Amino acid sequence: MATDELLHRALELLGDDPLSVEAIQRVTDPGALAESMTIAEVAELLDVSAHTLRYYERAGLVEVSRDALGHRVYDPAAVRRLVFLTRMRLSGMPMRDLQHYIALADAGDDTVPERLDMLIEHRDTLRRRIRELTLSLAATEFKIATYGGRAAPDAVDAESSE
Amino acid sequence: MATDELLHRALELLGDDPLSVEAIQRVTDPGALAESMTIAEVAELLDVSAHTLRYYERAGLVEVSRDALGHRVYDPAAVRRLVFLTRMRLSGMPMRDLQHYIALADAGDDTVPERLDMLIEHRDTLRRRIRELTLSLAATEFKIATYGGRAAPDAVDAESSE
DNA sequence: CTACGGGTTCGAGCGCGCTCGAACGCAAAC
DNA sequence: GTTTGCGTTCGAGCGCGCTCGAACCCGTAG
Repeated sequence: MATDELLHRALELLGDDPLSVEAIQRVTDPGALAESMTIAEVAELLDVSAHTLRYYERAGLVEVSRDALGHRVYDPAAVRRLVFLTRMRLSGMPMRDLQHYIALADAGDDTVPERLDMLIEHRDTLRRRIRELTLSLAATEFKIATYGGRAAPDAVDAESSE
Repeated sequence: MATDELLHRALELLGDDPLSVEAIQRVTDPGALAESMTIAEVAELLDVSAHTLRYYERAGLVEVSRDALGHRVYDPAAVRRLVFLTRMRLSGMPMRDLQHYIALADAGDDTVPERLDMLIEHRDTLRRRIRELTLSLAATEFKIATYGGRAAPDAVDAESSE
């Protein structure tokens, strides 16, 4: 099916980078979550600070219950949501949009089309951004080549001599 | 030579997107700059505000001379530098680093190795970032597929039902 | 008993990169 | 001669996403 193809394509693009493999596992292996987690555990898992997790909660992005001591208890649903949220943040989706998205998600299935629209827009944003960065990468490599290789002295002026 | 290969690769990746073609031209066709430009012209060319150009000047990133009226006159060297600077900014290099880089550039050829180091580090940062975004793109496409296609209802739980 | 480690709430502060407003200058158009 | 338009300087303000400090609570180890 199409989704397998997508993941396969992603894996192709990512190669064997261990960090990426770990990250892909977070996509493909969501069942491996502990029954419940402390804030420190979640922070470690997602590579964010406990401060940030509390901030996300304050921002209304996720609800977290407390134990008898008043300490946060992250259930698997909360953790999965935070996995999603941190990925979206990492890829540049603004807090505002995430707050909107989460409000929609909490409003029920009727909002699926609008959520889909948001995801599609984000997908397009990501594609544009990747193109931009790819272009900048090419320009940077070009500059490194003219600088380091000294292979094309007549091309050095391509962007002046900074 | 190697630099041609890099640009060729970039063009392959970019396809026929008009915006990208325009951008590539900014890399490959630096000779087409007017003798001197006003702040409004440069702002338009680089798609930034005049405010931002003045800000960059204040930040020490570029020196710009004035005409008899005190208005800024951007000569080709300044424009080329700003092309470079805006591309670096667009690709996420912090102002701090650009200030350092420019200080090195202004200090003469002895600083070429350090500038090269900075470019190489930036290149690596870009590669990592592109990988991250590619991963997020795959995850987003995956989610769109499970949402929109309804093709894999048993996979919907991959990231809960946000 | 006390110290320590990890949690809590609250509000304030920060670093970044602009972005804007106020007050002004000059020149060409009406 | 005044209005319009584009420019100038200066310093303040803003939006974003955290990040931090203070004061406090609790359970366990030494």
